[in-house]
Amino acid sequence: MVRSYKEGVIMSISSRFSVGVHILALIEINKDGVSTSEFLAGSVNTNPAVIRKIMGMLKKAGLVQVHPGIAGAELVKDLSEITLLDVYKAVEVVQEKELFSIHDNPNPECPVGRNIQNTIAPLFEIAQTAMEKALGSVTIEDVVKDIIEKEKLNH
Amino acid sequence: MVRSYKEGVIMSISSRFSVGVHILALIEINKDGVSTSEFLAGSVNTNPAVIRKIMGMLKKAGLVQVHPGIAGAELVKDLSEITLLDVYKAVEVVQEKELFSIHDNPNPECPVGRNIQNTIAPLFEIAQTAMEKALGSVTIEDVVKDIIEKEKLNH
DNA sequence: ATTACATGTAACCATCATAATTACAATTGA
DNA sequence: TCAATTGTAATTATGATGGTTACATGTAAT
Repeated sequence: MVRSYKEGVIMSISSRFSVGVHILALIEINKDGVSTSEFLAGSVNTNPAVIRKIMGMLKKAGLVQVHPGIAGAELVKDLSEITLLDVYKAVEVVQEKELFSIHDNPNPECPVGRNIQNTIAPLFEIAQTAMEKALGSVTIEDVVKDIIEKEKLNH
Repeated sequence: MVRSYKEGVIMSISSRFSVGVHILALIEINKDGVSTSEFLAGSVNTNPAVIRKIMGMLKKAGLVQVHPGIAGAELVKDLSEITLLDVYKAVEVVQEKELFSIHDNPNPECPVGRNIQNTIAPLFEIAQTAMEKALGSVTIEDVVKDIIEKEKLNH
């Protein structure tokens, strides 16, 4: 069978991350209402089970409070104390030191083969850390404020 | 049927990148010899066709010279003028502005849903750029020197 | 206690990126 | 012409992702 799919589509970091940010921002903006998984799913446009799974990760990371049987989720920390990095770590979209994969089993008989992994790993780690540092400098408060700002602009 | 696979293994950037760096470093270190796809494959420990494919990308990016029918590859630029970022771009492991994926079709009826993409995109872009900038500050020369250094240490 | 409704979680699936592999056409030099 | 090599397409196995269904568990209200 012929499998057709878009050319040049390349792996990127799971949308679980952007959904996590969406969820937190929405819980805040809907703080006077009840943020059930169904409500959140309606905004994200996905299945409530997907939301509950991500919510479980945010809960485990201490970012939200949710209770079995009780409708709704609440933020645990202050908005200004939750960075994008916190969410990124919470939803486990990238493993520690493993944003980049390095080919395994290079030839130990070759000077390059037997050193390439140890040479490259710290360089990749520096790059990954630079990215994560950038995520650490933005808070959910920034995100919420920007959303409110954009809402105002469209009257 | 039960499918068993390792828990918690998460997508990361294709090893085409690390293989590309490996190839360039090896062409340099083997500059007095002939770097055929088979030779390179032997060091990377993969199939020559995989090497030829990556080589095609490095060639397209103007980093190496290869000719059909003629054995061997050569570097086009000076070692110190090829950065990891050049290789990363050449092998197309991440698309422009798309290191992170953002969930699509959020609900336009919701204030968060209709703004989240535009709010998040530039933040993700800043993080991606920070990572790429770090890659831009390391050259293949640095990599080769480090490999030689490591070789000396193990006398 | 029963009922209604939520959350927590497991199982399963369709989609499709990755890298390996095979095969072969095209190109070159001897 | 022949042998070797590159270029490239087709095929495959593996497994990550996100959607979906199903249901057990937990809570509150009547």
